[in-house]
Amino acid sequence: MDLFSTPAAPLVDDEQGGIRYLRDFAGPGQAQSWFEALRQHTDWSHQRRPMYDRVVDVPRLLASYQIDALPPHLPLAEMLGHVHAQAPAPYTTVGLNLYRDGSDSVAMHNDKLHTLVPGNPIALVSLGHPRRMLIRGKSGTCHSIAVELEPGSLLVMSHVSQLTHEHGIHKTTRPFGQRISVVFRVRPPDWKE
DNA sequence: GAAGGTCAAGCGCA
DNA sequence: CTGCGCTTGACCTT
Repeated sequence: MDLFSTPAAPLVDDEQGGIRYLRDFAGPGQAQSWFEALRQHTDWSHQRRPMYDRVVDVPRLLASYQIDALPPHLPLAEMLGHVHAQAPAPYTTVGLNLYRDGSDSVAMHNDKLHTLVPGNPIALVSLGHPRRMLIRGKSGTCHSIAVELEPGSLLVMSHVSQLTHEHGIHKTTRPFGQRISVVFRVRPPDWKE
């Protein structure tokens, strides 16, 4: 897969817009200032999971907010405005992930459909150090698509693409700086975080 | 309520 | 050196 293909061409196509990568969603200065603000002022939380006979840290830091209760000291409302211009939807929550270095990751997965309102996209803004995301179809030929998620880029994934494809960010032993992803979603009315 | 999927780290092997 | 596939278990979804 060509990593530098035209941003306008969907990586995956379907009747809801597929998966689109917009590299120049925000300028470098904008992306840098968002990154700094979020990294320093977000109330990051740490989760732990059982693994064999011990409990291990989930390999990334997490935070989430309701759109109607965004902390004023974070640039999330401004970011939401930009997202609305590119991928309009009645977003209700924003989730943040901080990948501290190359050993932070997410396993291949798809977003849980029952936590999303059908027909609405998921909008993922990347900040900080670029990381490579792998996208893989769940049926038939399992060829993977690699996307370099650059700072200031926006990845828009349709609702149905969560049915047909899974995505993840692999660990690497090579040195990597910090990356933050900011994910806007449309949750059902009764959604509890 | 039972069954099946998720998702984490480390090891062995190619 | 690098990347993969396999493993267990608590919790979640079907």
